[in-house]
Amino acid sequence: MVDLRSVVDLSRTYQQDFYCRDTLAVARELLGALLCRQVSDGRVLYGPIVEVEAYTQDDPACHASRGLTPRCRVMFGPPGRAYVYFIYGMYHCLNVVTEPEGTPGAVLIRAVGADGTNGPGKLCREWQIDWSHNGTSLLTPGTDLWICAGTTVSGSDIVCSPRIGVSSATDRHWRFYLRGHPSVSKAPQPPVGKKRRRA
DNA sequence: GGGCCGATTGTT
DNA sequence: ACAATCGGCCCG
Repeated sequence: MVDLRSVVDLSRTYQQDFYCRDTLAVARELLGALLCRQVSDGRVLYGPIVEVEAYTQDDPACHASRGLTPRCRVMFGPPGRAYVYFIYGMYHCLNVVTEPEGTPGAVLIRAVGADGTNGPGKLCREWQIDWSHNGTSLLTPGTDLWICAGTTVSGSDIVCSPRIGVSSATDRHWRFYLRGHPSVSKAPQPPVGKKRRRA
């Protein structure tokens, strides 16, 4: 039996000051951090975060861009909590809340370096993350869900791109991922062989 | 109350 | 290219 403490340094669980910052900075620094989840039977699942996306108040793609609604309420609350939403009638997605209370912001966790955890919908399905986690704190190690500092990631290993499935603000390259990691989503292929209209 | 759309995924 | 599947949000 592996002692979890030999793999995950619980004392390095990120606290509110880590999340209470610029969303883009938090997004980049979450790469390599260990997402940890204790499921209902007591098993602890964990893995390094390898793909994230940032969403901020002034961003048209952000749920909070048109003000506070029941769904996005926790994005306006204290940093360091989970923001979970339901999408396409079948998937939950996990975000971490950033920025000072009153300023909405979040980082979508798109993939973790563990089996079956590529893609935000599959991650939540595999790790049993759902509505019950919306608004819960990420600051207490050994509870439901928490995040520990992991291995330091070099800036040259981080790739930026437009966000997946977002049709607006495509000039904001706010998706960050670890170069070459197998769990990272494959970006949708641009149309090929399409005839270009001649002038 | 109606209707449309979506921070996805897997199949055709 | 599209279906599955349903909550959120805007409009009236």
